[in-house]
Amino acid sequence: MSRYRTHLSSELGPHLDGTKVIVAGWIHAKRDLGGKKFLLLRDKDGVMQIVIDREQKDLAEAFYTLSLESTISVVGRVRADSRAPGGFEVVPSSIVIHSLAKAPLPIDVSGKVPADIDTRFRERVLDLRRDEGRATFKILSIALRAIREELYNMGFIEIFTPKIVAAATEGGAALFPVAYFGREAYLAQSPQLYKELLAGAFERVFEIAPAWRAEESDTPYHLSEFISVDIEMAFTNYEGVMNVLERVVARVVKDVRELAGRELKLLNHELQEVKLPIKRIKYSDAVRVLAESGEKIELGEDLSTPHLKKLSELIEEDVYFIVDWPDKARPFYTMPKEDGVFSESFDFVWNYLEIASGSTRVHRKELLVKRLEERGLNPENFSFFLKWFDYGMPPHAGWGMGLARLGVMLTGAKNVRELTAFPRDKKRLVP
RNA sequence: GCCGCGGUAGUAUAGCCCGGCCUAGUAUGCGGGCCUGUCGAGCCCGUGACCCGGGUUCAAAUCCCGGCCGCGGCGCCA
Repeated sequence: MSRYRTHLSSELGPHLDGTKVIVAGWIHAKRDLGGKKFLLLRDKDGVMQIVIDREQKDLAEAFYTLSLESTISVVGRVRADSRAPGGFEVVPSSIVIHSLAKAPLPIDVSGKVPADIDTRFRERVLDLRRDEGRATFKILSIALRAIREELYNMGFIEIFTPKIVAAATEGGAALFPVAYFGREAYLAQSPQLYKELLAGAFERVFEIAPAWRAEESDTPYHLSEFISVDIEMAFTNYEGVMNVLERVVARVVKDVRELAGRELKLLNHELQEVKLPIKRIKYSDAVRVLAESGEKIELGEDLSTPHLKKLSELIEEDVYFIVDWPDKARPFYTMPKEDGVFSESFDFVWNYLEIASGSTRVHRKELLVKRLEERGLNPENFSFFLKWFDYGMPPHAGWGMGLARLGVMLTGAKNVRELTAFPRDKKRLVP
């Protein structure tokens, strides 16, 4: 056929009564009442009803042939009818079958029968056709667009850093090795060092790209491959980039609330408006508040998930920054405070989930070398990075944000995998 | 990696504690039938399952041991 469709379901309505249309999609449901047969045809925007009368022998035959999730195009006319969902239906003159789906389906797409998360990811493409899947990824896409627009508005440009790297950028997290023409190479765990170098050329840069970590982490909030939203900004400090972050987050939430009300309702998620400025709580105050509430915690310790859960209850905030982390707990490129104990750093937290973290970066070479050595790292391995600090590196700061984690905040999902089409973790390499 | 819970038709579940009445129930899907307005359509008939191995017992889906797999919590992870 020369044309698969003339209209999407969202473009149809009773007002098009009598109009000849071609619609296309998946068989969402079939209802056979004998004399009347109803096909529910689903496309990216919704579901529309096709009515077949007993007298239409060819169409009735097609009706019986079609299995759930088969793809078809329907040539027909719109008919306004108050009995039909949405007040209209399509009366077909012909049905073209593009692809017949095998039956029974491995999972129920229509949403009547639930499936375990493991089953759902095994059958991910069918799973994504469900209302929840389409709603989730629509929201995530709105978020991505909002992030980009807001950053562009603030004068950032979008850049790309290499994903095959020679050395661990920061020590710590484990890396996936790559066979690289006989040399030792790895998948990048973070764009950190390269985005700093690019801020040294363009001042304001951002990147939205995958990063890889070969960690043992087995939680609903960790993946081996994840999308990281990173910015780096020259001539500012961590306060400056926190302001950028909260503006981005507020804009994302605003857009999602405005453009995806239907999807939020479907996901049964109440996304609260983000009011600026977002609360900043010092790490040392957070520890003190927790200790006073009876939590076992000492200054210098990282905050665990249970700690963060407790903290958000205690301070009665859904979203907040924890600022001025102990310097020891932060990577070499983080700027220490003058006291030498704390650092110009922050985490952005939603409830108990760390969504982003950032800091002022060290822009003086001597200090970087010293900090590498203090952490037992060899500065020579970082010469590709350090070299440029001899040629006018501006003071700068930046942050990195887990896109799927932001998505958890936006959708209320219980697992970052829900925000990942084909998640990669310790157990999953396919699909 | 540790702790907890679990593994029953394509999918989701009941049954397990207290072994026999399980010829393993239900929903959905699938096959067939009835019905001219369904909208989670309805009604009737049919179809299809106890993770693997060992043990206890007259008898194991059910109890015990081992393994594999999954989920949750924690850990690890700037």
